[in-house]
Amino acid sequence: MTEITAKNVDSQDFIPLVRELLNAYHAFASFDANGHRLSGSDLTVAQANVIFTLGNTDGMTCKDIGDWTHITKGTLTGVVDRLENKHLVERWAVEGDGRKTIIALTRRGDRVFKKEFPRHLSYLKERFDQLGARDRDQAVRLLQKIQQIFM
Amino acid sequence: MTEITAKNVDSQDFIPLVRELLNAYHAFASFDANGHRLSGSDLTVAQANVIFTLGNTDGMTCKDIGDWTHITKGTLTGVVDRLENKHLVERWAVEGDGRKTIIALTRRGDRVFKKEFPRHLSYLKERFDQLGARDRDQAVRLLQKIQQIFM
DNA sequence: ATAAATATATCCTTATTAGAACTATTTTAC
DNA sequence: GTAAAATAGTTCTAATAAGGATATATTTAT
Repeated sequence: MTEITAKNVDSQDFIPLVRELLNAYHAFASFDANGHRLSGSDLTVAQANVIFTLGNTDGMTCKDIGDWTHITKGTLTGVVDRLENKHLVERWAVEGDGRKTIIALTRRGDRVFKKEFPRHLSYLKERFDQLGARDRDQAVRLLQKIQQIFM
Repeated sequence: MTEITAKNVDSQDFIPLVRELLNAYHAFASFDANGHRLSGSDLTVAQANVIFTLGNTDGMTCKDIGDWTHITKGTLTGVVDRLENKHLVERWAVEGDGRKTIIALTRRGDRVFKKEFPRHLSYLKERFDQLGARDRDQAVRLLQKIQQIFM
């Protein structure tokens, strides 16, 4: 069954897009992780992302951190645990809603943020500078479209 | 130091691109994983990717599987171990190069491939059909460019 | 007002995930 | 021709990662 016809071949034309999405993501993720690993910050990618997310805020709930960073709830508890052990974040109860917990940077966490965030940005910038503004904007638009089809 | 100037703000214009790349990837990855989870195939994403990679081949080395799937060697050993325990793949020595191992589908693995691969493709196709051919081709081109800047 | 449905976060289990050290083998340099 | 460098795969450790079950708290429906 399932004859190989021109129509069938055509119908699988999305496979190259899947491949390139995975290739681009992994290329970035690997470069991103290297930046953290070689920085001496002693932060994992997940930990750095949480620190960077909390920077310049008064704290966020686990839910909101998870939505922003794409870290699922089960994973986030552990990441926050380890950041708490390093005294980089604190947990606060939310008055008015006993279900929520606010995670916020400690003074020490803020110092790490203020040091690592600019450093990492300039580390990334060096590469993204190779991409023209037109391509960058087009890519943003298309990636948004791709995201949309899965919602 | 590091005054906030128009130039500085401009210099961080790649941040939206990073966000959309991560958003699009995670949207796809989550949808992809759901497809495997709900299929009853009892395959994890990593396991399915290895099965799909080995399908219609005479086997591949761990190195080549890893390069294609972006699974690092340390991880791949475990994934192949579990697929071997399920009798879906076999390990073969390579004559002529004692460093290499060939991983190949068993007959049972091939049956799983022939069932799950088309099913999963049509599962994905339903969503990718929402994307026009022009956008799809543009996205492929731009994602390739993004990959390039990290090489 | 109260039962049912939602929402939030932790805990648990299994499976990646990456990197580093290690072993074995092959290739390269000289 | 052999020492050094490179390659391939396994093992080890620590940290994600996702989903499901659980506990608590809040909101919704009636």
